[in-house]
Amino acid sequence: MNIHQLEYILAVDQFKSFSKAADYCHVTQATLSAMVKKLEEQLDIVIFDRKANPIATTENGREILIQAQQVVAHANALLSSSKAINQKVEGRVKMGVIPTIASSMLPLILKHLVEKYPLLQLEVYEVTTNQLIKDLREGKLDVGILSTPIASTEVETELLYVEDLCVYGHLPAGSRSIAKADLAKQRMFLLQEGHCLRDQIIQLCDLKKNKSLPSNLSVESNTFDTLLNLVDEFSGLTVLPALYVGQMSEARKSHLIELTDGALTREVSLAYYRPYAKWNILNRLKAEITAKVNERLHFQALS
Amino acid sequence: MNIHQLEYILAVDQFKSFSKAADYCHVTQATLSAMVKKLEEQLDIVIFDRKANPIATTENGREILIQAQQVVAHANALLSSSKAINQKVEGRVKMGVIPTIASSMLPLILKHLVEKYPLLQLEVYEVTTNQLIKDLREGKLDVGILSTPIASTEVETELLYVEDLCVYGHLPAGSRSIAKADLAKQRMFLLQEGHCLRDQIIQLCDLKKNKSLPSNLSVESNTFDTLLNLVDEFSGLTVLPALYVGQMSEARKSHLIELTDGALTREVSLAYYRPYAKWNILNRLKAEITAKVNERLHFQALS
DNA sequence: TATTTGACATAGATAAAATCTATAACAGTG
DNA sequence: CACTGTTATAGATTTTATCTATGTCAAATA
Repeated sequence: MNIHQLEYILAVDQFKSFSKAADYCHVTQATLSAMVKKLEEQLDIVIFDRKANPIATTENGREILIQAQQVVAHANALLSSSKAINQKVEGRVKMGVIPTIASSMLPLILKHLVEKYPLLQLEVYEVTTNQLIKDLREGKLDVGILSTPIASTEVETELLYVEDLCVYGHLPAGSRSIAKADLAKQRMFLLQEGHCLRDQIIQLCDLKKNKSLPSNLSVESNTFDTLLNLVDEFSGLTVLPALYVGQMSEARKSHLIELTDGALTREVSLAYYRPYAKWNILNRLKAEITAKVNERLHFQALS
Repeated sequence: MNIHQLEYILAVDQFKSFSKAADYCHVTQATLSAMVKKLEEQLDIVIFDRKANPIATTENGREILIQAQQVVAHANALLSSSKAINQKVEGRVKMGVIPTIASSMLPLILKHLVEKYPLLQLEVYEVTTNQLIKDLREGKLDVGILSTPIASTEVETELLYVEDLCVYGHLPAGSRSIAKADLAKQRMFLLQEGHCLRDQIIQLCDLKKNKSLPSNLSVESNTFDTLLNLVDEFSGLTVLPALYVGQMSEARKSHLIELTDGALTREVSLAYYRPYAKWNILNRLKAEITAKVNERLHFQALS
């Protein structure tokens, strides 16, 4: 017994004709005939009196048809549900974002998201990359936004966008541009240990250790704001993600330094450990984020 | 989507394990795994979080499972119904019986049937063969009991039993036996036109026309009782079915005449035009009738 | 009463699917 | 780091559904 067979007998009962029922079900009359026969054999119940004109449903057949109605109705309900589920974006989603992305990216998307999906209960946590991966694995977070590549192979990632990294600060003799290779020679200020952007910049610029500072002063910061103040104060350099640069004051933007040989970039990606649990919602989020961010980055590139 | 797939996800949800669910469903783990995956793809909904330990049902999955429960429950209900239907013998059955069978066979079975199947509403009509076939075709009767073979090919028949035909009456010189070929030479009394037994005897005994009787007297009868009185009165012969003979008085039995060369027989069969509409009931009837009649015929043969 | 027609059944071929065995991949555990 | 238990995957096989073509049968028609 299968659902198709039940649909077939419902159609025969409705049209009082095998051939019309076959048309209705988009199969040949031969197929429908064989399937009805098979069902009758399996149930050991003759459902239709083929000699009656028009075809009649037997008494036993009627009882079977009532039940078949139920089965088919519920099967259709299931199918409808599945479609409805795929439409809706609702329920709790716990999202972790690393700080260097959170500060600039979240303002860009959050308002839009909560307005567009009022049933979506979005909970955002700012955590470091390592913590984020741990929380994903433990199920404390549904999704993370971080910078790739990452060491962990357990967590899957999907690229959201590639973001330029901009050099900010003060060069000797008021120069406004520099080659990548020369960055390591400058006094470079970085975020504290634990921020992956720090490690990326060290690798990208091949910085072994920071340029000499007054030895009684260890200068590291947790936020770009503080970092910029330090850079201005001590006349050094730092590297900022493009989205952060986009929201700086015009005064600060004037201290941006051009790279003479290409650009520094980082990848920003969605990360999940259980990619499927809230697959449809996460897919929407992904689409919304890339749309908003690319719109912004494109706008900045023009201005 | 099919019912098996729904059963599979219900089992996984229940056992929180693909392999245990597979055992439960009597399929291999590979099959169950593939089927669950296929269903998830068709619905575009991930039902299980396989990375959770033990396996967890996703939020969307839970909604699907609730519906699946319904579908499977109703499908099982349908299957149960079909079994129940096959057990029960109830409802109206309209049965036509030709007179030469009715008189002797019905008393044998009717009491037993109505007691054994109290929900069976058996309606019995005594009609001639031709009328019976007509009524079957028109749906006025569900089943008939008659003597085969019959000319009609539209009506299907199933042999119930073969009944001996016994010669009764008075031979010259008080002889107690006769050869078949000599029957035609005797004065033979028969039932009226329309009784198929009449035609069968005419054919079996090769009677062209009846032996001379007083020309101002046409002697035919509608019942064996009358016929026997005529036979006794006019000192002729007639032919009676074994079951009728079985219920005759001992006095009458003493006038039975032995055939020296084998026996005359007729077939008694069930006939239907719509063999399937009440198939299970008719099958029961068939079994009950053959059991009772053969029991009786066997008993008579011994005595 | 022969013929045509309309409808369901059947046969054989083909396509689709479910299932199996064997094995890989992978997470958790000692 | 190997071992164990669990799910996924690949490939072969069996089963099932479906199609086309044709048969059968009864009712309508000439």
